[in-house]
Amino acid sequence: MPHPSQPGYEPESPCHYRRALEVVSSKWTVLVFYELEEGSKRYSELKKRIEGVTQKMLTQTLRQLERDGLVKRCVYPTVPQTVDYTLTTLGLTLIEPMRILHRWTEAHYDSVLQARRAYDGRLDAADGAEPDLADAANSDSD
Amino acid sequence: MPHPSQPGYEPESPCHYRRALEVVSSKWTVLVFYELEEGSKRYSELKKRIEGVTQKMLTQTLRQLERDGLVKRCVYPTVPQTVDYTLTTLGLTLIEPMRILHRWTEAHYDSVLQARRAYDGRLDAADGAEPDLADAANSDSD
DNA sequence: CCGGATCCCCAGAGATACTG
DNA sequence: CAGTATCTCTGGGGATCCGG
Repeated sequence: MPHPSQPGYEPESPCHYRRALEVVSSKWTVLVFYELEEGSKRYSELKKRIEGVTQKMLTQTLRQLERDGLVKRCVYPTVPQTVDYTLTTLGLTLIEPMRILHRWTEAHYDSVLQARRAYDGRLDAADGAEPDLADAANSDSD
Repeated sequence: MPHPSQPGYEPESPCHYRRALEVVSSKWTVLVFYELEEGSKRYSELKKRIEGVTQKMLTQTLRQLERDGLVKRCVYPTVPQTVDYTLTTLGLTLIEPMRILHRWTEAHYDSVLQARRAYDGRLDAADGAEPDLADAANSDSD
């Protein structure tokens, strides 16, 4: 539990939860998880498969996951050094929650995009000209 | 890549999922959700209950949630303006996934903290045990 | 009461070069 | 191969003032 000595801390406050969200919410963490879900991967393999990640970010992400006990790092003293990464048992427990969030995405992300278009459209309309009443059939499902 | 309009993002890549994560992962979004889960709240009420949030951040967060169709904003033309916010039906569908992540937190966050201490401890030990290098023991903890 | 507009600052992400 | 080190620079977030 978070320290009650913290100022502004409320027992009900989800700041604890928010910090946990940071574990999964960072940009590359999710992508790394997706790769490691399939099994151990080497650093170069991850680098190759995760489009657009820099060494710095990949290393940083992996270090954080290692520190959090979600990923295990193994170094093999081969001639050109070899390192591979694996999800720990703790890391595996996060897969299901992530899947659920993923499923939410697939089920509702279209609605989010649609809501955005509607919202932006409303803004544009209001911006361009301000009629007393919008005559457009507003498909506001809520 | 974070931005939708940015070139070089693939529709099939989990970046789609990542973008969806952004919907919930931002610092204040979760806290707003926690408040609205209990029912409609007014702006000032949210501001008062969410410790440490600035007007800018609160407004920004609410705007984004509104744009994403997760929150409904209602303005009442009372003498001092009154505005309140409510979760939409779409917003309500997100509660369950968030709860599951929350539950993961409660079940495993101790393990994460423990892993961190172990990791940091190992680093300190490795630092101290290396006499050839700097023996200045800088005990910097989390 | 609600929130837009503005200035400022610094953590963090990218790029590049170097090392064990 | 698998990182570390350093530099730069952007933009997210805080603070403050102002407007509806």
